Amino acid sequence: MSVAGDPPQSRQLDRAALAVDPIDAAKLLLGCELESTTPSGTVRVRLAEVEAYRGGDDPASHCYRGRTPRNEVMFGPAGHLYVYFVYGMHFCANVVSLTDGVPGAVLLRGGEVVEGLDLARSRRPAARSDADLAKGPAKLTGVLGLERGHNGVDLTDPDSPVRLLAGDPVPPSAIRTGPRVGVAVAMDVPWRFWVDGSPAVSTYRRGGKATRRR
DNA sequence: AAAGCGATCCGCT
DNA sequence: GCGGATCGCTTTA
Repeated sequence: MSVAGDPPQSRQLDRAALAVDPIDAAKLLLGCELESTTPSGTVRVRLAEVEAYRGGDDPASHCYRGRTPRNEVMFGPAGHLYVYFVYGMHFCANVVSLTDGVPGAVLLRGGEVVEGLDLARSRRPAARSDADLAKGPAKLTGVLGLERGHNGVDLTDPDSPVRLLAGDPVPPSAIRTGPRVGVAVAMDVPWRFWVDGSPAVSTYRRGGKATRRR
C-alpha cells in the first residue's frame, strides 16, 4: 500500500501486468486511476466500470475482421491507449492488453473524478452531478480531454500526457459482471466488470440488433 | 465511388 | 423511455 510521501512514479502500472488476457486485465484495472495532463491542467479518474474485448474470436471486437489502420494500436504492445471516434461526436478509450501481435483491449466505461474536479466540470457542463461526470465511456474521455491525438500513447511512461496508476485494490467480492453494453453480438459472455455500489457505473443498454422485436 | 452503421450522449416527453 | 445528431471506418458495387 502506498505511503503519503510516495512519488507518483511508484504507483505507475508496468507493462507486464497488462500483458495478460483482457478479461484479467479488466478486473485488474478496476480501482486503478487514469490521469491526463494538458495545458489546461490535470484530471484523474478512478475506474469503476470496464469491458474486455478480445481479438479474432470476439465478434464484438474492432479486431474481429483483422488489422486495419484504425485498430492498429490494439495489435501493438500492452499498456498503450487505443482511442476511437464513434457516432460522429464522441471518443472512447481502451487500454491495450495481451502481447505484441495479439490484439486485445479493455474499454474504459466509467469512473469517479478524484483530482481536477473544477476542470472536469468545465469540460462537461451538461453533467447533472459530479457522479455523472465520467459515468459512460465518452463522458470519461470528455473529462480527461482525450482525443484522436492520444491514440497510441504509452500509459506506462511517466513522461506521457496520460498515465495509468495503481489505486486502492478492489476486493474480488466487490466486483460484479454482466454482458457488455451496446453490443448486439456475443451477449452470452459476461465481459463487463464494475465495482458494486459505485455511483459512476453507467446504466445498462442492450445492443440495437438484440432489441429487435420477435 | 458510395452507402450503411456504430463499444454514445443529451434533451425532451 | 425515446429519438435525433453527426461523421469516419468498413464493406460492397
